[in-house]
Amino acid sequence: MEEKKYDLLKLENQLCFPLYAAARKVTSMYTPYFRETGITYTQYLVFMALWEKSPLSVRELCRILYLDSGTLTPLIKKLEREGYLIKKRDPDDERVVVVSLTDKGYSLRENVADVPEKVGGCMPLSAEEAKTLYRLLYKLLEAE
Amino acid sequence: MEEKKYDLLKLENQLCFPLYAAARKVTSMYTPYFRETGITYTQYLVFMALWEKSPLSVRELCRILYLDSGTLTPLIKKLEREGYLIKKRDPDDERVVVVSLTDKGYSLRENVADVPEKVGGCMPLSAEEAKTLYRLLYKLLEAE
DNA sequence: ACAAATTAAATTGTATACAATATAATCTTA
DNA sequence: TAAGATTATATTGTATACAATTTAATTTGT
Repeated sequence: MEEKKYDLLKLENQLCFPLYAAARKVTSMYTPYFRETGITYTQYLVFMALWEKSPLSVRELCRILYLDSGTLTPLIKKLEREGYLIKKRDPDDERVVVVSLTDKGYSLRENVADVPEKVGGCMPLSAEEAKTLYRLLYKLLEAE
Repeated sequence: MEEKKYDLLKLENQLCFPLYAAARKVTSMYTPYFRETGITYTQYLVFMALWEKSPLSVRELCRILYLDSGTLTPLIKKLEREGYLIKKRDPDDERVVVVSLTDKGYSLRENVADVPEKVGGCMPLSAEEAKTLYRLLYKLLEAE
């Protein structure tokens, strides 16, 4: 009986651990495909958000990617230095910084267009399982 | 037709993104409960592995937690400085470093024994859904 | 209108992650 | 058995993450 006192503290009984480990594993599956472009996974997320909706404020990027300004501010600064995007203050609200892709930023999309398919091909889940996983993750993510 | 060229590059069409974001969200749900003990989520994982199986070599810890020595070596060094564990070379193979919990390391378990239940209670998934998610994550994790 | 509250970014400090490399010990094999 | 390959950690360098705080701009309440 007393044996069960710490059962929930076993790695195998926790949901958070495979979630954390699987996320890192899948992220790392992208890395080799980014080699030639030189971008990272997090930068790739920022580009995906901007390819769809540039321009975006830093705040909107934070909300979309579930990241905070402490993470995105330096990342955006680096991408600006590298010429992928530009930052501008919103004239209507000087607190807001608006991020827009440059031509170089847009053209990067061509180089990674086939990456999702390549990585998806390595994913050891059926289409049905992937769909279920997707649904459960968003349920987790959008709660509260 | 041409519209679909970049469809897979949309955040909403990717499995990796909600995986990455949900993992960070769930991890952050633990943080408030670690406040009083001063440990972090990654340190908590190391403790969970050791509470179950101390002593463990660094290599075994890396394998169990899916982390590399670049992450664990400094983390273990810090926990040793703080008195939670000790490191010793294996006399039979001087390459191997064996990590053992101290009394202080073991006693920490009492302080966090109720954390999994508390966090689990905030999880917006049914028992059935959690089970499905768990299974799919391990399928991802253990592939190859 | 104007002080207080709120908001958007940026900054600071700490803690991961991991690729790549280095180092030392052990194993392999010709 | 001795050189070469392999293995276990450690180190270096770069890039996140995020809590907490700061700064500047805007909004709110009276």
